[in-house]
Amino acid sequence: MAGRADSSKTAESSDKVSVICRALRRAIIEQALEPGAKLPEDALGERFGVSRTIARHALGQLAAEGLVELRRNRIAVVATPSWQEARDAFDIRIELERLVVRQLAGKLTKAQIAELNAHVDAEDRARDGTDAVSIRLATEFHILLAHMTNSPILVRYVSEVAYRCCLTLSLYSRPHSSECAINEHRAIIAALAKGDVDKVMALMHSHLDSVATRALVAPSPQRGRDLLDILAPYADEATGEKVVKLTKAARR
Amino acid sequence: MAGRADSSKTAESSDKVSVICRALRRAIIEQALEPGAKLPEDALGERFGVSRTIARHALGQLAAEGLVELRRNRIAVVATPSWQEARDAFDIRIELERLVVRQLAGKLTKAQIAELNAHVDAEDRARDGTDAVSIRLATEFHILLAHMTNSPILVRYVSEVAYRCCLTLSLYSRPHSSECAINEHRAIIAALAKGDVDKVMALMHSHLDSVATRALVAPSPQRGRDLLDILAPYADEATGEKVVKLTKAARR
DNA sequence: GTAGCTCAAACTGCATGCAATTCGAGCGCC
DNA sequence: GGCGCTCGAATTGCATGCAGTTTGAGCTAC
Repeated sequence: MAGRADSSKTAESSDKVSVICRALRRAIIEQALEPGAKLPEDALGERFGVSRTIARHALGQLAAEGLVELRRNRIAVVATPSWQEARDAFDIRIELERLVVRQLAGKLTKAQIAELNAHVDAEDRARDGTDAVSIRLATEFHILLAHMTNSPILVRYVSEVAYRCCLTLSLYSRPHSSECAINEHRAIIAALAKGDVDKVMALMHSHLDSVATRALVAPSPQRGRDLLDILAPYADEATGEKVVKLTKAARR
Repeated sequence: MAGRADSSKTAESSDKVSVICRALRRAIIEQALEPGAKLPEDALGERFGVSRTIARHALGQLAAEGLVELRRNRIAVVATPSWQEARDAFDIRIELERLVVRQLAGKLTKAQIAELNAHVDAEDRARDGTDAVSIRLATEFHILLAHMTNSPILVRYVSEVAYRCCLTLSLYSRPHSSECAINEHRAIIAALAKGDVDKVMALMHSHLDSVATRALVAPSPQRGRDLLDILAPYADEATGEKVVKLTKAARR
């Protein structure tokens, strides 16, 4: 483990761009910006005190991470992953995080274990707060683990895919229940400290899998990608007043 | 498998930027641009008939993929992964590609199997050509597999990490031997067609692992990240004429 | 001949400006 | 009242320009 460089930032070019990226990333995963929210370059630039050029660059980076959708000549929007993409993201995440804990099991210092425990404590305290903050903290626990591998590539991929999953959670799982997740985090820390590779990998697997299935109970066409898809089943009953109202409300 | 969108391009915003990205990506993995090669924005812009703004944006994307290193106020250079980063990339790649074949085993259409075989045939024909082309084709085989999962996220990650590994190969393994790889590819196709999940996962694992170990035989300080490191052992013998010549030659 | 210094050229960081495209409010038609 | 159309405002795509930083070639001193 010794001898590994600590080059924390993988890309994140210049300061101004990365500041905007971080801010937007956080806003997105805390649901301050919902999926589908518009992100005009002008507005971003003005808000962060930079030119459009920089805001544009930041949007490009976030698009590369899958948090933002960029279509030519159109306003950038916060990504709205489909149900299938969400499931794929979780599948990938499971494999990546199993790799993380495999590398980490039995190799954590006491200081690192303390840091992990402190983080989970913070998660615990945040249970009273908003769901958004709980979700963010839970996600950051996983990213913290990834950091401890000292593998910049792994950190990047785990972060990215975790953020994507975060986005999904905010889309598909309305009543988020993070209580159980906290206990699962504690169990993972314990198994890591004990150095039981197989057990910690299994724990991580089931943890993530249960988060995924809690969220993605069913293909859930509600809240799906496209309004038209949502309304398709109603189309048969034609001109129902409710349907019309819905389109108007949603269009705004 | 049905019902999955075919949205091939994940980010790759506007045309001009993505054209440059693709060109550079290919140049890098074919070693036309060696690790460490300078990539000035002006020159790129001029070469591709666009402004610096666009070239810059493209470099940003490639940096996000890990193919390019971007340091503030400095000329962008083709990334030079450390040995440890290379090993990490392969570890991640193994997990991701095991996931690919797990999803694919027994689910490929005849047309897809034919496509895969055709690709391997192309690899076979390319054995006479340059190493660079062989490496590229071998890499593209894996990306082709990823595409068949119809999972854009998986495609993106596999592509990225495969390109990174390509870069590594060009750094650390001078005499590339791709002959065996071709047979391994054929074996994987066969196992996929047969639908033997466990076998194909094991095959993919050993295939990638052997590629990695063939390349990364030892931490190999030669050809490493920094000239100074390479020369350190020679420093003791002081003022040897040879050493001086080396520095001059490399500096150009 | 070597080491250190200086300064101009090269390059990046960023903002601004213009053309092309999209968006959406308002208007006429059914 | 609802639907489609049209045109101005909003927005993106991209190039260019200016300021600050790095680079390295040439010069000087030893």
